[in-house]
Amino acid sequence: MVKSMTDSSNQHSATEPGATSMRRLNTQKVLKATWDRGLVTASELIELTSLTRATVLNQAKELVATGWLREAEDTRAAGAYSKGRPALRYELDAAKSVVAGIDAGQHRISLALADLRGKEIERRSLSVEPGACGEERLRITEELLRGTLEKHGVQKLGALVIGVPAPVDSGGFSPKVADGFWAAMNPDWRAQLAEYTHLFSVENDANLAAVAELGLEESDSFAALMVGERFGAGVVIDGHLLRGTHGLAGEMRFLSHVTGVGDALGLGYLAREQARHALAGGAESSLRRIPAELVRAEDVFQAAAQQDPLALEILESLGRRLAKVVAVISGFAGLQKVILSGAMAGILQPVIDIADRELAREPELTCVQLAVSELGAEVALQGAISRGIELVRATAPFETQNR
Amino acid sequence: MVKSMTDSSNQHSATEPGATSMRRLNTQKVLKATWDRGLVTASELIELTSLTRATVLNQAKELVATGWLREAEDTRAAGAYSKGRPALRYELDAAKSVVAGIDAGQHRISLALADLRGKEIERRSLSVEPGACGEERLRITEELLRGTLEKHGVQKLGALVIGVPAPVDSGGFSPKVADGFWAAMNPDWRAQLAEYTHLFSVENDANLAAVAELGLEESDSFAALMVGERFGAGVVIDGHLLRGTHGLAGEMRFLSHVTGVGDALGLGYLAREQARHALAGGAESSLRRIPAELVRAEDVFQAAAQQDPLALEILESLGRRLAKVVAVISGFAGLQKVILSGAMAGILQPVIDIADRELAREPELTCVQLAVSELGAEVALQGAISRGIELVRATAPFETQNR
DNA sequence: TCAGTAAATTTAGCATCTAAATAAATATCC
DNA sequence: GGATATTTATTTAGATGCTAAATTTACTGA
Repeated sequence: MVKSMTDSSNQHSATEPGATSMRRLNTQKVLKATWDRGLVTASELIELTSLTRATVLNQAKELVATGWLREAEDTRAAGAYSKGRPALRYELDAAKSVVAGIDAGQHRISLALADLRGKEIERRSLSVEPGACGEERLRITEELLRGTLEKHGVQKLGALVIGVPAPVDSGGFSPKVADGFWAAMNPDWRAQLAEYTHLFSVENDANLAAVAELGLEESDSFAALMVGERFGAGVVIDGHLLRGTHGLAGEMRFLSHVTGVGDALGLGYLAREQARHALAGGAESSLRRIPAELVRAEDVFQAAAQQDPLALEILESLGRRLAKVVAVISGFAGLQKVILSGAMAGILQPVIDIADRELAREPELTCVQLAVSELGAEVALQGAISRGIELVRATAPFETQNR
Repeated sequence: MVKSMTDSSNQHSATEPGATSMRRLNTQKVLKATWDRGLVTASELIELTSLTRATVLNQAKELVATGWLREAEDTRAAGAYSKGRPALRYELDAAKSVVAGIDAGQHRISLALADLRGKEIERRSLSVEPGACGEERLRITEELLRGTLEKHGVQKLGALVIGVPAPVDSGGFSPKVADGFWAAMNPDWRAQLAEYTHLFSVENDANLAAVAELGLEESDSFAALMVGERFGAGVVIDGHLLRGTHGLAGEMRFLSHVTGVGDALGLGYLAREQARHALAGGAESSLRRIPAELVRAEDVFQAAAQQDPLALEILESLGRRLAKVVAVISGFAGLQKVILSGAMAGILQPVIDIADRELAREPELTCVQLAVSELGAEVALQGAISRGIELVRATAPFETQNR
């Protein structure tokens, strides 16, 4: 019989030896275990991954070769050792493992440096003029970043994530709108800062806050609500962070249609402005001791704590406003919880109490819980770090292929 | 040296031979290709999966053994054959491959039978008293289902999905609320119908409509808005269908807080009731020729097409209402598109035109597109079928493991 | 009946895993 | 200090499931 060479042509040669895909799975297991644990012996990896010793050591060797892991043969040095042959130990490679998060707020730009397990290395911040233009913000931010990296001898970051008070689409851009506020808050960060990092991302600050909360929350449908100068929400539903077209999910301009609300101005802004306005109008209040132009939101809350009538009245209106906002967003999105975030969160409890009272008047409509973030004023920063770690993680060998 | 039997104990015996995971991947490839294509020869599978012939035949053999595929050696019978050894052909096993979708609406209960590739086998429906209780609905539905299954000789369904006009949580339950409407719409389907199917699911009807649209839409952030008796939305953001706590995502009760709207009553309901009310109040209109209690929404739209002033006035108010609703939900969720669904969708264009005009007055607030569903009055039914297929698919060998 | 063709089947080789046996590095006890 | 126990690394054998190539089978058509 004649040799049929046609046959081989229909065997449709595949690109690679097939077994690679399993290989990837196991590489991942080992890397992930090391990531979660920090510093592990091969034996611990065997325990954690349910793989054979041979496999674990093989994968680890390869991960060391690719630069993901580092060998650290100090079994003795670390006290936790008794008898027998000293164990090999592995940890994440330090060079890959520094990420930075930046919260580029309207009044202040903050930066945090952390390792891939989320341990913070440094945090610092600078004030900005609230009206500063995009270029000015770029300049200050770069200064802040360069200084910090130099101090710690970091050549290049694993990832850099920037949070801004503007909607951001999946490409990092904000919608172009007449007033130019969003444009000033979200200038071309990439052009200025890309050289400092391997991976780069711009995100909405409320979304970053939501990411941070996601790490703590047991509920999987909630919003992180920024309530300072303007309302803004990072919305997580069924465990997914929503982005929406042009990044507009969680934008609050629709509040113009809500009865008794009318705009997206934040509780901090209103506390301050209502107080100033009332004082200018001659209202009686203990706040009079402060010059009207210098009254801050905090002062109003403090005065309310002292039973000052004007301050109490203001808080009452804020509470009603908050209740409305929460009722609408939780009603539509099916939120279990709304977490108040941002710089003011710490002092908001009195307003929450009022809002709770209001919400209780329509029990059919709302089964949502109101809470204050436990992550402090700089939630967004923490979210940025988390997101940065996530970004690095996504570049880990083959991980994306299995999503 | 002494034989160390202790060693084997630290090898932490893994459960299975490791190569299975890749096996799974390839099994999946073959199954998926067959699913998508319908009836394939091994050679086609080689082409589609980029696997070797040996592998494909092996996997196919196994899938036949597990009951997923069926061999169909009619290469000759099907005309498309020329020379050479006749090819083996495979297709999905028919026994596994019938799914049913039911749209259990307030006025009508519809049913569709389809195969796993979505090809409809039969569709039928029955009317119900709008006020019928849960038991009555169960009875009618079972009758409808049993009859259809008997006719086609189907013993047991691969999956059965029921759409109801009520929020449904991931367990299939609706929140318990005083008025009992949701309870009547979502009785204990499972107890009554589980015997007819392997997989069972209850879903909100608007969510099912959204699932159906998801198959056609190029946008990945949109809502399917039901506008008949009450508003209700199935919301897809970033390609994910939202459910929310207790299935409340897309619930419209929050409309009570929206200026100029005030409740979640649908366009169909309002067209009808406003017309009846106006006629009862003595308004002048061509609708007078119909007894007030028999005026339907359709009549109002028809009259408006004839320039009847009362009807035009009603449509104007509906258009403004729709614009409000759309502005709020798209504003908060970042929707690119809102698709009007349900029985009335076909005649709504005049209302959409008015809504578009209203939306254009605030271009900064809204960049959302309004459209009518192209899937006809029974979108939910189609969504139910899709969902059913998805459910069966999820039980396919190992597919879930790689998500 | 005998090429010709297209497909299935068999075979060899390879990669990567587990499991088991063996070797190495250290601690402890005498 | 040397034997022994202990812990770990390394090597080896066996299994699985893939690709690639060779071989066999089943049919068509002149």
